Amino acid sequence: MSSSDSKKTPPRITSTAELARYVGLARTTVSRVLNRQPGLKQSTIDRVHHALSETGFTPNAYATLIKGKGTSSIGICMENLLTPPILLKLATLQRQLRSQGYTSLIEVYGRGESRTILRHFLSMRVEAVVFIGHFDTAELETRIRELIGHKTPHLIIDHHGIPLANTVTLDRAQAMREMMNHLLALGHRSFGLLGIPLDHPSRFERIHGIRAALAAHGLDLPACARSFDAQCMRTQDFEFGHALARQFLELKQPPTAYVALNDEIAIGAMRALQEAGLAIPAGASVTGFNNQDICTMMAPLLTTVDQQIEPTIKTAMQVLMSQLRDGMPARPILRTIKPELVIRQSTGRAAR
Amino acid sequence: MSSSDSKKTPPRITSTAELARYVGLARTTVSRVLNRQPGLKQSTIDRVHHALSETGFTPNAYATLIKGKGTSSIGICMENLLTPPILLKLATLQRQLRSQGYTSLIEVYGRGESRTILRHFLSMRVEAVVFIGHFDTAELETRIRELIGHKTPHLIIDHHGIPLANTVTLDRAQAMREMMNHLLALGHRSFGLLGIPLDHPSRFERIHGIRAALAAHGLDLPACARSFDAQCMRTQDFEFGHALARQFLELKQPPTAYVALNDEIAIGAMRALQEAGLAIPAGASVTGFNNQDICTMMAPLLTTVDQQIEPTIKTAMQVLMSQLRDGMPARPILRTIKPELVIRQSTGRAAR
DNA sequence: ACCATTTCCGGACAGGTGTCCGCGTCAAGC
DNA sequence: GCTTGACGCGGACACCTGTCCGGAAATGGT
Repeated sequence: MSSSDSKKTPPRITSTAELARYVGLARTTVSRVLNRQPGLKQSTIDRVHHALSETGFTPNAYATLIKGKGTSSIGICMENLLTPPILLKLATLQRQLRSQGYTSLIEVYGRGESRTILRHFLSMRVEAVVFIGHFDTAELETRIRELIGHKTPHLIIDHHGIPLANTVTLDRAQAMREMMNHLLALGHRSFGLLGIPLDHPSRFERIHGIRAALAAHGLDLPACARSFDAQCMRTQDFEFGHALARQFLELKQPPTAYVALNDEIAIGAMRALQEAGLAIPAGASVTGFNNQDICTMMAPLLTTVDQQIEPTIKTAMQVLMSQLRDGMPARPILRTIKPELVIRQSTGRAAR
Repeated sequence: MSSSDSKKTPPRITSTAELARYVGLARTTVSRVLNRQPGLKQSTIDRVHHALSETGFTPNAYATLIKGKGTSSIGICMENLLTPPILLKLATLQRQLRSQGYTSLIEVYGRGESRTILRHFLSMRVEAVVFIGHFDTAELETRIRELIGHKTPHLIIDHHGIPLANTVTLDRAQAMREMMNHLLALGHRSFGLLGIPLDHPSRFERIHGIRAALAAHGLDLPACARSFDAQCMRTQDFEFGHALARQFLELKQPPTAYVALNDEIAIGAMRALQEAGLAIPAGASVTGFNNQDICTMMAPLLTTVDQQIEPTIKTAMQVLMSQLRDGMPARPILRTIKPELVIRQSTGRAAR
């Protein structure tokens, strides 16, 4: 009826050449329309756009991106997709990257798979690689070396302890120092650590902060703090915290304050204490970590540490963008984020 | 010293041609090594592999995938990355896809962005597109039509109500029926709906199940169930549930049972009720939805509905793989997953 | 030294897109 | 009818890899 000749289903177009044939133009002309080059009649432009929406054709991204330069994609390697804080980081980072015109390639780390994942990223010619979470240090360091060799920008969020890597991480030592100072000020002198082993390398920072705070009060870590965790069984944190607290309650002199690795463990412990007839915080204090939503769903509301995810991702973006703009920095960038202590109802004066 | 001439940093290799020049072989020979073709001396293979690990070169994936056939990638469009159940689905789906040799392209939906996202997927020549979550029905239906036009397989997980789309979804009506039967058997006759408006299209299924269960007992929905939600303010579900419950408590005859849209809302409501001096379940019953980990962190443990995520993703994979194998089905596939009622401690006999 | 076999070279093409450039074509103005 | 633009055509090259194939080279055996 109108300019289009028939209502038959439009043909399946798989290349600009076919599209050009379909609209009766040269392939180069179509290409010029798609790339918004000047010097084209408006009617021609409209003709191509019409055919474009009619057939739903999309230029093959692979052909464009062969050149390697300018894939505008960032590889993101995640420790897992299970805990709320790590996911919040992913979601906000992904959103901000997209607002800057970057596409995210997301891969989830499985033990020993980092090599495969990195190769995949590199074969996709990503412009930078971001690691979010905690990984095996040796393995991650190898990957970082490879990236540096490739002159591909990188960034690690959370994992700390690789000197040559660009890192944005929460100052966990500072967080524990503040938390311990808070508890010490309330009169606590004996502590139960939940999910924080005294000697595990991955918890080094936290222990360091705890030890520093105690030392400032003339106290000794092994003398007044105790940890039961032989290993980190992280399948179900809530059950884990519950079991650990019960273990502490069997002691003749249970601690008056419990410091947990994260909010779930703290909540599990809180429940175990309450089941044993202890009121919180009158009978015992409990602290969490992460400031997840559940903290405000508990009775009593949980005292915890806020990870400051917004500022974290904001500086992460800064570090990333500066690398993409100016190339790799002369020295590794290390940005530590200041945590924020959130005091609620689960901590109070030590009994007696 | 040995075969390698110096310890200088290896050059930056960006193509197989450069690599071939670097090791002193022909480009085709290198290509044959990379693709494991027969008829090559072992020493040559080793030479290439050595240079490969030395320079860290990775063949450009885009050049390989130009041909269009066999990108082995699946586009996944997520409603959001914030709620635990939806993330569990993503994580397990991604894992299973990878075990089948597929790469996932993950994009997060923002209002009105589905068109951009789909075009990106198509330009990347994905072999199928999966939507996970709840979207705008009209917008999603348009996307599905486009995909069908492209003869690209698709699958929707969760969102229900698009007849022409392949869908795997929980039978939410059945879930609500079972839940209501459970509460009715306990003697409850007046219900407060939390986050489940009576007339909102996105909650149609749930309301349908509730109405059916009531009708089977000779009861009328508007007479014995009430919902306060003018709109779904889903920024903070816990606060939302808390506020809703308080609103109900101002009634002269508050309901004896509360049915929440999800676990967070239920927990928020539970807290409001407890703060008002009501014991649960003696004073009022509360039910959640999703069976998240937090359900077992509460006192009392929350009665809820399990989404059966494992079976959901399993059938999703079946539907996906059958499409990838045999092409698009003649008629749209609809698979409903049977929910599982999880009765815990937050529901009990109606007072009086 | 000769021959057969293994192994490698290098030219060629395909795949889809972006871009450059010379050359037609067509319409408008003089 | 001429010139002058404006606009579209289509050939050419580039990007990188996979693959085929004829021929050259090296290897091994006699």
